[in-house]
Amino acid sequence: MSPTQPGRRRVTRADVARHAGVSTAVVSYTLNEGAKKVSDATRARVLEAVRVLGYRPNAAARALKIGSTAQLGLVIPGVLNRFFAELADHAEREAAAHGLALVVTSARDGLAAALGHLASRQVDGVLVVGRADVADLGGLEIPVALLDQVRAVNGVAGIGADRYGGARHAVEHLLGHGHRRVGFVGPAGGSDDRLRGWTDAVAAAGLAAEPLIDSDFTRAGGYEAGRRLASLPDRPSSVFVSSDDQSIGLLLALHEAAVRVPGDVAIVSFDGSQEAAYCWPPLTTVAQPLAEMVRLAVGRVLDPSPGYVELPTELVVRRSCGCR
Amino acid sequence: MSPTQPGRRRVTRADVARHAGVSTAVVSYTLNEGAKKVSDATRARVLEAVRVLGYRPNAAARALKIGSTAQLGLVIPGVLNRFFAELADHAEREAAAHGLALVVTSARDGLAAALGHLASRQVDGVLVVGRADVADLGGLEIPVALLDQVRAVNGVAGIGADRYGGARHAVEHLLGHGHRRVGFVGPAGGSDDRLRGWTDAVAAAGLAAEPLIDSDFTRAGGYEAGRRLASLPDRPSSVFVSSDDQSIGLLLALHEAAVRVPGDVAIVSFDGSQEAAYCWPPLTTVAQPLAEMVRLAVGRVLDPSPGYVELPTELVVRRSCGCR
DNA sequence: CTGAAAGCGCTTACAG
DNA sequence: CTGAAAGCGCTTACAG
Repeated sequence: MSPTQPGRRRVTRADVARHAGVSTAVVSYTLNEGAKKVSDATRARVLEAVRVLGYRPNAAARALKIGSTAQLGLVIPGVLNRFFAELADHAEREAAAHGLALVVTSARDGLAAALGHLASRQVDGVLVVGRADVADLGGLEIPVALLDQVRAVNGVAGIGADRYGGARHAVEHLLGHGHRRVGFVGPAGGSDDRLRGWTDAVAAAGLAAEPLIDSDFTRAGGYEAGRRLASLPDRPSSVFVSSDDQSIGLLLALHEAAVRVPGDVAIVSFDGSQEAAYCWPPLTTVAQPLAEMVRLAVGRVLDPSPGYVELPTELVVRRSCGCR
Repeated sequence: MSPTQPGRRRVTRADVARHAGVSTAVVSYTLNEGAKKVSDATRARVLEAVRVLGYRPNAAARALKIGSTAQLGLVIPGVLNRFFAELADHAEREAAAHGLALVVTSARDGLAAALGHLASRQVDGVLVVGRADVADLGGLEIPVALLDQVRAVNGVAGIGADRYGGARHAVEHLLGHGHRRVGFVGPAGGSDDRLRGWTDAVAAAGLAAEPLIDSDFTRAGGYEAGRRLASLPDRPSSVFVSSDDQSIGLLLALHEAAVRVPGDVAIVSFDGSQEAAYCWPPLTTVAQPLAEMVRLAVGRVLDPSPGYVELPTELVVRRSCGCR
């Protein structure tokens, strides 16, 4: 016995109709229940035929007819970043809860290309994670929601977390521990709200905003930043790191250099990924409300409405800041 | 200016044909280049019309006609498990390299349901990750490849890593460090090849196969196992852990209990996820050839052929075993 | 409550 | 090299 039988002719609605002795319309009516009344006896015959024949509707035909594929697109920089992986997981769950399948596309070849592919595939909407250029969003006939976005984009729905407030809170927490120097690890260029939050919080305490250790959002970037931090002649007693992935790299470098956390350097991170709980020491981190963000974004896409929504973050206290 | 314009009528092939002053067939011919000759002048007119109109082919219509969606399905227990996330990432890349989109489905509601959905959606094939019941594979008309599978399944393509050999190698490495007691952390029930590899390797050295610390494949499971390990009155000097996620949980518990790794307990893990490199201490781990496994599986699905292929593993040496 | 028929947007023999 | 036309498998007014 061979479990799969490629090459076998697909059974169609016509086969079911023939087997049940009804018209193909009735098969549709009983399968898409609600639209039309079907007598119980007829319904039973149809369902039996479906079962016996192992009939499975052709989604492409349905999509062509009704113009909806019951698919949600997700454009993501990559699933290897812990934060994005968790986001993808939530997206898959949320999509499934709405009866939608998730088509995952990397933005490797550019956002415009990814969106073009998804639009071709008639997805009912797409969630875009990460930086998005408005230009790439033009000319699409499907609703888009920008997730993990930092601010309003004209005419497009956007959902983001309060990075500025979260960063300020993180720095203030470190300040509350008595630290008089709080460094920043993260992208130095650009206008990241976390960088701004750090700058403002430090300034409000009458302190200098330094050192600023440049790093991209990867673990490898965090590792390099950690090496630089460890070898600083006048190492700060604490740092705010702008993502958990960076923190994980940073921790490795610090361990290798025998710099103690939080003893020598206290850390507060940003993202609130599950990974943060399993580091050593476990990371105190600013948690973004991921599930809620995804829920809102899917809602915006299914029931299109533009505008930017910013959700509050929450500081999750663990060992890396020195609280325990 | 509004970047997205939902509600705008989709432009179809007919619009392009009209704009270019050709028949719809010619539009197809120039877009699906190769099938038929189209004069350069005509082609240019068509392409210009496509550009001007912003035409995007309807994938559902194409799929209905030719019976292929250029989509690959991936059934995965979840993307939160690091190993699965990396596998999904590879799958997305490999699919893209073949011009295919990846439809990700969780096996949350059962494998049969997931496969049914994917079959309905006319995916060209599906990669199934994790344990698969042959019964669930029956009656499918699309090619399936089982990834991360442990042995041949009748009539279905399967790709796996040599877990037995990898586990033996791991244990032998620990034995080579002089350990006379090598414990096992992982699922105790069932017939996991890693458990067998551990048992045989330890027996071959004339030692007792103990302790066996039961744990599921999650980080939480590893954490619990770590707590039990830490509190063992006669703690072994080393353990082989059957997955990286478990090892990460185990490390946390050991750190909390101030048990030193590798000093008090040396560890060799299994999977070779990128995460293993960023733990503290970095994990010596048996690496599965993920990229190769995915490449093979996609190949099997695109050019169906049953049979089981087992790939060799490789021991990646880092600090947790005591080598450094 | 049920059926005949049009049409969704493509591709592809077939004819010219 | 180009076009008219059938047909993929559905859904859904429309008529009965």
